[in-house]
Amino acid sequence: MPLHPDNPLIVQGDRTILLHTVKAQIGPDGQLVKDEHGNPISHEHPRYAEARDALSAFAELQKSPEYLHSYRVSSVSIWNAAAIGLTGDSILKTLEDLACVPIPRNVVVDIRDWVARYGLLRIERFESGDSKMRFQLTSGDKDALDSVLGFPSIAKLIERQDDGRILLGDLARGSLKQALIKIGYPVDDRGGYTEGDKFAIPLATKTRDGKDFAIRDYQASAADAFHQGGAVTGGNGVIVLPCGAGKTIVGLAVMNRVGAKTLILTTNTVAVSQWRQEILDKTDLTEEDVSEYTGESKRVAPVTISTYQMLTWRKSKKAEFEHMALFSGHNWGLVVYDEVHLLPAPIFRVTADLQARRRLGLTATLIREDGKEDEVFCLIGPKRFEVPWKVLEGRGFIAEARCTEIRVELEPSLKSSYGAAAARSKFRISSENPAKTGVIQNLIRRHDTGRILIIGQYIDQLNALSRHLKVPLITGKTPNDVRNVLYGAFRSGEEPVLIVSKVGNFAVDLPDADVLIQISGTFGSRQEEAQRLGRILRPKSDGRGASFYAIVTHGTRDQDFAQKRQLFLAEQGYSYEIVDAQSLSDEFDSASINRTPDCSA
DNA sequence: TAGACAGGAA
DNA sequence: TGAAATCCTGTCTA
Repeated sequence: MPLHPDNPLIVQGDRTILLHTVKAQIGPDGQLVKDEHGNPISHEHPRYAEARDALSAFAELQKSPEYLHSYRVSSVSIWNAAAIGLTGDSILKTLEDLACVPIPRNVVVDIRDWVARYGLLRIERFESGDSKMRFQLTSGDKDALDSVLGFPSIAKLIERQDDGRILLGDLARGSLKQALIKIGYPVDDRGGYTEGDKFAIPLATKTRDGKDFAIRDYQASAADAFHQGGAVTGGNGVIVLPCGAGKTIVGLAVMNRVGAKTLILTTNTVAVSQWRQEILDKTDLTEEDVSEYTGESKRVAPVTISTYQMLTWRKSKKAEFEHMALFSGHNWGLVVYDEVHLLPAPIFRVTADLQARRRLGLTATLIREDGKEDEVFCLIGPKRFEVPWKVLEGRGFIAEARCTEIRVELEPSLKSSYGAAAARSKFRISSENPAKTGVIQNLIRRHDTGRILIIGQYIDQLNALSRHLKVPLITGKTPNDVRNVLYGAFRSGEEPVLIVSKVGNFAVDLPDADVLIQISGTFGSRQEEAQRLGRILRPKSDGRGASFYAIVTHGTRDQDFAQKRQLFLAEQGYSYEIVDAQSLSDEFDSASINRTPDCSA
């Protein structure tokens, strides 16, 4: 392959991919063009956006400093690509087309091998007299089959017949898939589904308050993608949509098509009642048809909504799970997993036994901080459909957002205690840096017409800020009625600024805002950052953009983790403008000088 | 019989 | 890496 020095990609032998975001400007003399300070002038690389979008289909972003982003391809990222039909050839062609140097041989081999592994082994239905052994493991590649059967973890789950068939029972189906993916073989499960009890779920054409209701094109495409392949290869998998893009509606569209009794699982009770409201609002089902199964009421209806915690509750560590019967004791035709990136481990275990039911996972990001993406992949299914955030932004379904990282120096009085602190407390000290307060005040002045949410992680820090700014604070301890009063005041504009703790990550009923100021976050949680940005992305009536500020302490652990948190959004095409606190406060000093003439002159 | 609250779990 | 929030159940009070 010839060299293409103008291309933005470098693929390295360790399976990382480097992407140039900018390109230096070269003058007619062949020299770098420099600005008045002698710094080379650069601008966004002309193929950066194209490369970023192409990579998102099969690689994961790892680091996104200013000029050079690094990605990595892994087995799971390649299998997800294979599941939506990308071939080894098409992936390699994309890389070759964008790379400036040849692709290392071993990476070419790895990618081809991984793609080839996908679907090499299959689970198929096997009708026989023996009702227990209803599936068989097959492969066109006998060597592959023999080699996996050499693993005791695999051998114990199957039964070899004299005629060479490899049979398995209902309950082994999920465990086998888990065991196989651990040794690098993602199975194509064509075992089909138990249909479940039929139950028609007609979509409404008007919502309860009389507005026209229609599914958006991308929501319909997502539902199509879920079903593609029919009863053999369709009917399970994950749909990835940004916050505010209408994941519930996709759920409704899928329920409508499956037309069977449905179990919906969510992360909290507010989400449970929100799902119920949406279903009643946008389908023709009655109150009787849709029930909540929570601590408050345990009614089971054709459409039942519950929480993960409900199912995984038990009296003590050693006791039985008491509510798992909700899962297995009813003839569900579809199970919907909301926020599938948060799925707790015990739910994986029961889901493994539930491979005969149709399964839909919904999420804004497939990233799990615990690295169990492979479990989601094999037990729920591959990623079937994804809409990038920037695409919805371009179409006006979510607001345009500007992200800014503001770096502030550690307060001088804390410098010595920071230096002396143990590694683990350094993060907290730098996160709680009191010097952040001044920056917040400046930001509130800059956005004096918008609704501003301040979100942080430490209650002490938030309390102090609340007293200092005389702004109300909502934490987990705030009773629900107080929360609602404050939400109401914020919506009406009576309280233009609200401080929230981690409740802001989950509270579904938190009002929309125009500006979000993040003063501390959970270590390096990428999905938390995404969730928080989602808070301000609801389109504004006047088409105005949203602003997201992350305030971090310069040169500390706080800054290290902030960088990690930004990864997911960087992958989605958001870039953080980095400014220092001083230039922000200069902006205000000069602004106030301009407004009030200097009297002494 | 509703509600408030404590305690355990992950 | 650690703090905070959540949920469920059981018990106590009015």
